[in-house]
Amino acid sequence: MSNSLTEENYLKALFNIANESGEVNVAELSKSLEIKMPTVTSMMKKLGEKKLVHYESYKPLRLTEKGKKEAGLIIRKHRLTEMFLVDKMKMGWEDVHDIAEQIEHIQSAAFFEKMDEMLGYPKIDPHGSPIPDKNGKVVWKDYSKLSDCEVGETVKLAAVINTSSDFLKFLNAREMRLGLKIKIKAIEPFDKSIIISYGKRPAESLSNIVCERLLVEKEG
Amino acid sequence: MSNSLTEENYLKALFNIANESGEVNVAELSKSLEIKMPTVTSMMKKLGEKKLVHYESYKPLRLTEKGKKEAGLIIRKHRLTEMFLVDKMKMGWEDVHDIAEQIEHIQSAAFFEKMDEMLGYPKIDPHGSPIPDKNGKVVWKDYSKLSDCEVGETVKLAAVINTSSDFLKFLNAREMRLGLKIKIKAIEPFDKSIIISYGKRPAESLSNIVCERLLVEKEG
DNA sequence: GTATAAAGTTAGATTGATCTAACAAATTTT
DNA sequence: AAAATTTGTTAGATCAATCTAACTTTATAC
Repeated sequence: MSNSLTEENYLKALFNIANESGEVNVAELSKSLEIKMPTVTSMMKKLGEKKLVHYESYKPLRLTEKGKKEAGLIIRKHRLTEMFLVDKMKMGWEDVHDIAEQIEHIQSAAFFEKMDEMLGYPKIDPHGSPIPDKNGKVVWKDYSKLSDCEVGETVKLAAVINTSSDFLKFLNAREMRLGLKIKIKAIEPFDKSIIISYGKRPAESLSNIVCERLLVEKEG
Repeated sequence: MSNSLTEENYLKALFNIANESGEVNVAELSKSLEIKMPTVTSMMKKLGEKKLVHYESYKPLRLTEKGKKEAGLIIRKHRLTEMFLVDKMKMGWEDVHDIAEQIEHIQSAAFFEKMDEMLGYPKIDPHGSPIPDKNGKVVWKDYSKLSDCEVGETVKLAAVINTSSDFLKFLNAREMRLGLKIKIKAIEPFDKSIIISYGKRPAESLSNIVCERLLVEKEG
C-alpha cells in the first residue's frame, strides 16, 4: 500500500483508458496524463517492480490484479466524492470533477465510509458512471451510445462519458439530465447529427460528437 | 499565489507556533515540522524571496502580512473542515484532525464556500479555536488556562489547545466537552493537579499537564 | 570574559518526478 | 521488402525537497 499521489494518478489513468482487453499504450497514457513518454516508461518500470503493472519492453501495459484493485479504489473515492458534492453539498455536476480529482487522494477510510453511508450506498455517480465496490470492482451496465440508436426509438439518458465542465454546461443549457426520456426523430446521414425531442422541447439537434458521449438505456 | 503543499505546511506551522511578537526560531520550526534545520533554512530563503517570510540570517523568522494572510486562509480551510466533519458528517472531535490536515490543501474556493454556508458561517471549530475570516485574520477571545484558575471558581470549558486524538479521547472518557461548567474544588500545591466537579461527577482529578491545555471562560 | 553549548548556515549528496536529445524497435505505407 | 512513420527506450539534465557532515554565529555558563 501507500502509493504516492503521482503513482495514484498513473494507476487511475491506466484503469480509465484500458480497452476491453485491458491493454494500454505508453503513448496513450502519455497523452492522457500530459506527461512525456520517457517519464511514463520509467514510472511503468517502477509500478512493475511494485507488482501493480505488467511491464515488458515494447509490450502493451496491463494493470495486475493488485493494480486494478488499487486503481478501482481510487476511482471509488473519486465517484463517491462527486456524488457527495452534488447530493449533499448541492453543487452542479459540471463543477465537481476538479474537486473530486483532489479529494480522491485523501487517505482516510472513515471519511469515505461516512460519505458512502450518508449517500445511502449509491451505485452510480452524478454522471451515471458506476462506483466501484470496496474491492475496487466495477461493472458497467450495458448501455448504448445515443449515436448508435435508430430513428423512432425512445431511450433514457443513463450516463455521460466526458465530465468536462463545457460539455456538462452544454447539456445544462438544454435541460438534459440523467433519466431524461429522449425520442429520436431523425438522423442526418451526412454528418450523423440527430434530431431528438424530449420534455417540452419538440426538436433539438445534437452533433455526432455529442451523441457519442451520451449513453442511453433502451426501452424504459 | 499557488504555493506547493510543502510551502503551505511551512506557512501553517509558522502561523501556529508564532508567539505574541510573531517570532519563530528555525529550531522550533524544525522540531514542529520534523524536518532538519538546514532544510528549514533553505525553505525560509525561498519563502523570503516569495515575500511570505521576513528572512535574515541568524534572525528570528516572521511571516510578512502576505504570509500571514495565506497561512490564515489555510488554517481557515482546516478549521472549517473540522467543523464540517463533526457537524455534518457526525465524526468525533478526536478523529477529524488528520483528515482536515489533508483537506486544507484542496484548491477550490467553491468547496469551502459551500461548507461555510452549510455550517452557517461558524466562528469556532470543534475544539474551540477561532476560524480565520476570509482575509485570513483570526482573533482569540481572552480565555484563561484552567491551570491558572483558583479554588472556588466556576468556569466554562471554551477550547482545547491540543487536538491529538489521545488527549481528546481522555476528555471523552470523562464526558468533558466544550461548554461544560466546571467548579474548581481543590488544587494540590505539590504537583498543581486539580480537583474539579461537573455534571454528575462530584470529584475528578486532572494533572497540571491536562489543565494547561484546557482554556476556560470565567463567569458564565 | 573565555569556554561550552545551542542555534543556524553552507556545501554537497540523495530521491522522486519530470524533461530533452538521441537512438532502437515496431508498424505502416508504398 | 525498403522507406517512412510511429512508438518506445536509454542516457543524461533539471528541479524541489530532503538529508548528513562540517563549519559559523549567537547565547549561556562558569
